[in-house]
Amino acid sequence: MTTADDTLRAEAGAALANPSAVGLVAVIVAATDGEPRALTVQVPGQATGRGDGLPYGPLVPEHPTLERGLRAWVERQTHQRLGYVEQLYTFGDRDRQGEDSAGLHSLSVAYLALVREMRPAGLAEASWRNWYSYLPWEDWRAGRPEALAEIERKLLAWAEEAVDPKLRRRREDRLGLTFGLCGGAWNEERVLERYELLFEAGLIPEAQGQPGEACNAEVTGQPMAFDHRRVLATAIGRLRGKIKYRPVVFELLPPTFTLFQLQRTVEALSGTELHKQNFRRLVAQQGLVEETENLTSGTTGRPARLMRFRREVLLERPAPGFRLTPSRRQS
Amino acid sequence: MTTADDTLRAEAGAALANPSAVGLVAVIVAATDGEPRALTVQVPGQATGRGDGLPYGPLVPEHPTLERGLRAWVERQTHQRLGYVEQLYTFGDRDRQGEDSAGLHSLSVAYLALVREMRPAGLAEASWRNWYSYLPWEDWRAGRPEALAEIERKLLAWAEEAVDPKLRRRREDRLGLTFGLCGGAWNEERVLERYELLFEAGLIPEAQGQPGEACNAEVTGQPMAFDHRRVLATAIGRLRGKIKYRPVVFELLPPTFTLFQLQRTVEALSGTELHKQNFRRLVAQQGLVEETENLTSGTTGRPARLMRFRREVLLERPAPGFRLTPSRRQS
DNA sequence: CGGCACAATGCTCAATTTGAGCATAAGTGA
DNA sequence: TCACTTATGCTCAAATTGAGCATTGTGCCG
Repeated sequence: MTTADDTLRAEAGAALANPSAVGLVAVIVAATDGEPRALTVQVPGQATGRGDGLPYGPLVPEHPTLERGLRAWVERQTHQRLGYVEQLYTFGDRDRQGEDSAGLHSLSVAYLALVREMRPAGLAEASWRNWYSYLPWEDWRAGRPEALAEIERKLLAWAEEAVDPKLRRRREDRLGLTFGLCGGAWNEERVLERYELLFEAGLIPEAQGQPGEACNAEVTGQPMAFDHRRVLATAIGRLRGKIKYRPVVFELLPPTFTLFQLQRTVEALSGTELHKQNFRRLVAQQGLVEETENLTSGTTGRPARLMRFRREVLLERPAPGFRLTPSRRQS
Repeated sequence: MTTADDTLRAEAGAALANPSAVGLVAVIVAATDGEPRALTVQVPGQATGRGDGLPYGPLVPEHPTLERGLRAWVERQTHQRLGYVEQLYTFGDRDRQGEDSAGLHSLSVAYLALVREMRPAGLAEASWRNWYSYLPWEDWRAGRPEALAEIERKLLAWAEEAVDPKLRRRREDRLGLTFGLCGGAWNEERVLERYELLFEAGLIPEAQGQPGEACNAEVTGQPMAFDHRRVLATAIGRLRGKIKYRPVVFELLPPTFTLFQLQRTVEALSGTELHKQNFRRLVAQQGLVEETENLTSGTTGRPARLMRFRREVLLERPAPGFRLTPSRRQS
């Protein structure tokens, strides 16, 4: 038997002998007019990779850090400057990575970026898209999305399909857990799990090798190049979780804003509606914002006070954020 | 100007032309006798990489997914089977990655694993270590750790050191935010931020190029090979956050356990003490556990009821976990 | 100009959820 | 039997939630 010592020595060599192709992908999010948007580019090309995609590029040795590399790529590809950036996840499944580059492993390190204003997207090939056009079942702001009716039907059929009763049981459990079927509750953070489930059930056309399965974009959403929809789903889930305990929403808002704009933005991200009065009470008592002396004007209804994010809270409070208080509309 | 189309085509080639060396690292956690432990191996060798380290190995093309690759490596290197595994973070700073492999970028994809029982660690070179021996300032279970007194002194000195008043101000803010100095509060989740701050302040010997700085292991903790202490810090921070909203602690406990064991485990991970009665009330009303018909025996004090984790809650409740209720001991 | 529709804000109230402790029960070892 | 230790039950006041009602400014429309 080899010792750990030998093993480790051998490994150091193996790392250099087995290099991988590493890509950087960005989910760049903005929220204007109360709609959540992601910056997309047009991916030219072959089978799996075509149509809408996320900005991406390879990691090259010139980049001192992954994040710097990402910023460089995005700014060059979309002419969009990035502010807040956080690492999302590293994807590396061989069978999900689109192109199979001759035995080379190819990884994608995905990042989430939040930008304040949305510029008209430098290049014609880059444009802002409402993220719910890719994942329509995630938008519960106007009540239960219609798409869910058909999705449910197909998912239940998929569960039935399993002959092994244990497998069927497991599928049903997952349906309950992720889609709130079979007595479960809808949890807005489980975006990725829902996408993966649909993928496995063959309802996502990106799942190559799957039978065509009349995939209606109205119902199962617009496809994306490569595995980018999965990356998008990861980003949304992460962001929905994060706004609850970190004041990241403000990265999406202009320097001054009304409480209602703030609420609309939170709702856009979380895909739910909130109780207005309680929302403002929460924000107020958390001391996240302070009043300016200005009011809005020219809008219908009573003018609202303009507020400003209190950057100091980043220092004061340990982990300020929002706890969401859904209104009854939920189910 | 090139079009996005051209740019993307060029990039696809660049990815293959600029491969990277990818490594997998694991933070394998267990908690026995109310102490949090990580599995470490002895790293032989040169300057930056020697001494205690985390199990690691290169990603090779045979691995179908990153996670599978990791499992394979760990089982081969430490003879420890893994249960719960989650991806932590991908590290890729060129100047922090120890060995500079001839222009190749080298990344480490880090994973967090939780294991139930701790086997005596297959190989002599692998052993379980209390994770607070590497980060002593993180253990507040017996009140404010002594090490903090000296750390504070040095950190304040470091802040003073800045000539530019703006820089000094920024450093002080960070001290408040991470270490709770200058009027801030201690947040047990900011493990990584604290480590990084110490690193920048030159109190961590792994920061090569830094002046020796009498780094007393009693105070600033035992060093690790490469950047592994940073990986460990990341893992602890993530786990401390996660136990609050997901029932992952049970991955560390035997099939049946007492409420007090459960509490001790949570305390070990979070590094704080909890209020006993309230803790049990919380656990009870969340329905996370159910009674068995057995009691403990042979221990001092009144025997406790043995409990069992209710796996069903994974399906029922949207996101069950613990909200920690610290006892007054905190400051 | 008076009335309407529509937001913004202020405030109330009951139902829960926390945070802290006191009191009792049930073993072990001397 | 006593002293000690840990497990459990229960209480109580303070703080936080969840739902709504009421009032106040504004632009718009006859």
